[in-house]
Amino acid sequence: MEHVDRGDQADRMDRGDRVDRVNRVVGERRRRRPTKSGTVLSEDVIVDCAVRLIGHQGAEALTVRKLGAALGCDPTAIYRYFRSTDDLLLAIADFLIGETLVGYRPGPDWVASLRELGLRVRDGYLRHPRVAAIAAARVTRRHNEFRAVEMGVALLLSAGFSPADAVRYYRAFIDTVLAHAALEASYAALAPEVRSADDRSWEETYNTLPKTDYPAIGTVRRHLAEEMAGSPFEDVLDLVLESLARRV
Amino acid sequence: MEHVDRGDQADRMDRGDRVDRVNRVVGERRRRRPTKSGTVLSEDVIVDCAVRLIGHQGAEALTVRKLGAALGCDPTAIYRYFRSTDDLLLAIADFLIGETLVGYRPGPDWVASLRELGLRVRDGYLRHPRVAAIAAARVTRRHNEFRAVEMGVALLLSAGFSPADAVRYYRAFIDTVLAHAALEASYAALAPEVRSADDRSWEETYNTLPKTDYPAIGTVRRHLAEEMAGSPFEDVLDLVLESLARRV
DNA sequence: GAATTACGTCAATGGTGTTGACATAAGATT
DNA sequence: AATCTTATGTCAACACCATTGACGTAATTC
Repeated sequence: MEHVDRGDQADRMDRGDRVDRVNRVVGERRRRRPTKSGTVLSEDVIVDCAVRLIGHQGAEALTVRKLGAALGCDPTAIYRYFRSTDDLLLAIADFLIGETLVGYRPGPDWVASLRELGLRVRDGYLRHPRVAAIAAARVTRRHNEFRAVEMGVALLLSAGFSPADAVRYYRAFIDTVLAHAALEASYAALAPEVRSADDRSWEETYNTLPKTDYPAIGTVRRHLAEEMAGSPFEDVLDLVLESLARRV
Repeated sequence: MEHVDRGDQADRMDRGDRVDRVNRVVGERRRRRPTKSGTVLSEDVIVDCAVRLIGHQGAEALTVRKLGAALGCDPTAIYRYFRSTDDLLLAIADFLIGETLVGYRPGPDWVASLRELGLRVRDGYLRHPRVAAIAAARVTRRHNEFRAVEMGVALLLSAGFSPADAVRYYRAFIDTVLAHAALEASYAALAPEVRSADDRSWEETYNTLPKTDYPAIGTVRRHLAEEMAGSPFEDVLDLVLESLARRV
């Protein structure tokens, strides 16, 4: 499961004005002194390695020491590229956004376009559930996030919303997508045996609840396992978009 | 970085038959040897103190050392009552869930009732964001959640939905509430300086983006800070409930 | 070829959760 | 009342963690 090509690669080529953590222009070549073990560091290499590390070992494996070991460099070398681990986390989150946007182009139908954007973000998050669990709530202030905001707001403006409403409803939309994606991701990130135990408990525990104490649950009992097993994501997406379409 | 393993909460029990980490019934009196500073420890005392500590000093204050200092005991004394800090967090989460539903009674208006349920869950989570950020990740399928499911499904049934739809839309509703609450909570659980930096970014970073590259962002620029700063929770709640009311 | 400096390395600081040994007082047993 | 058990508070220690500052050294520049 390698994601060799980064989602933002195409975008990063065409601009010479990207600025790194110390406001130095990155367009110029950096001194790439090889580490003791021979690897050559860069922001991309570090982010890629971090994503793979998290995907393989879990979110708690994202420490400068372990990352340094995985990179084959001294842990503190990472601080030459990222101010702090939080800064690194934002870069990882932006990487994730970039990956979900690869190949996405909004169409003329703004509802359908937003719907696809939502589904894409969710798919991207589920592809890296453990990364998503820790990155979903952050504002990355990075290029790929700018792109996503730009596209979303443009769609709502094209729908006819006022600038104020376009921002407001973009926020409502994107937070809903991110929140559900994060919830699903954190669930997917659980250990398999825990997850299946949770699934079974919906069938088992809820089916054994006394009907006298829980009459409503008793009434819908037959549908619980079926409806609770899947994901409500698409339902929610449609519910929100449906209301938005009526409010325009 | 936080360790987020342990899916087993089988040891969390309801009041009567609560069992501690060495499977001893708590109902009987324990040896309550006073600490050096005179305070007498118990699970409840520790949980109460931890909740107050989080509320007063912020999210990062919940460390065994600080909690020990607040309790007036050696930090490691806490391990006599809780296997780990994660175990302690689950105990706090249990306390929190109970708190959320206290005094809630569904009324005749099912939309208004669901709305209040949603707001209550969110308020409860935001009151203790760090706990919520962890608790919402793993859905706790226990007594208080049964109560919430029963009330929610009953409301949707009373609205006229079929049993299958009542379950389906309850899931969509409650997941939306939980997901947004968790998102807000994990954001609120960030370090204060990180959070305010995220907030400022909407004014600062996004306002300086070139209008040629980001025309839509340029158009809505004046509204960004205002609309992105607050929470979209109530908007989303209303959007979802609005669609539900139309589908009944 | 010399000068500059970016960046990889190392050592050190002060935080964290957690464990095991130990002492002692609370409660049980007599 | 005396004795025994053992629960539990304390202490020291361990293994981590993020982050900082000093220091060479090699890569780029001039």
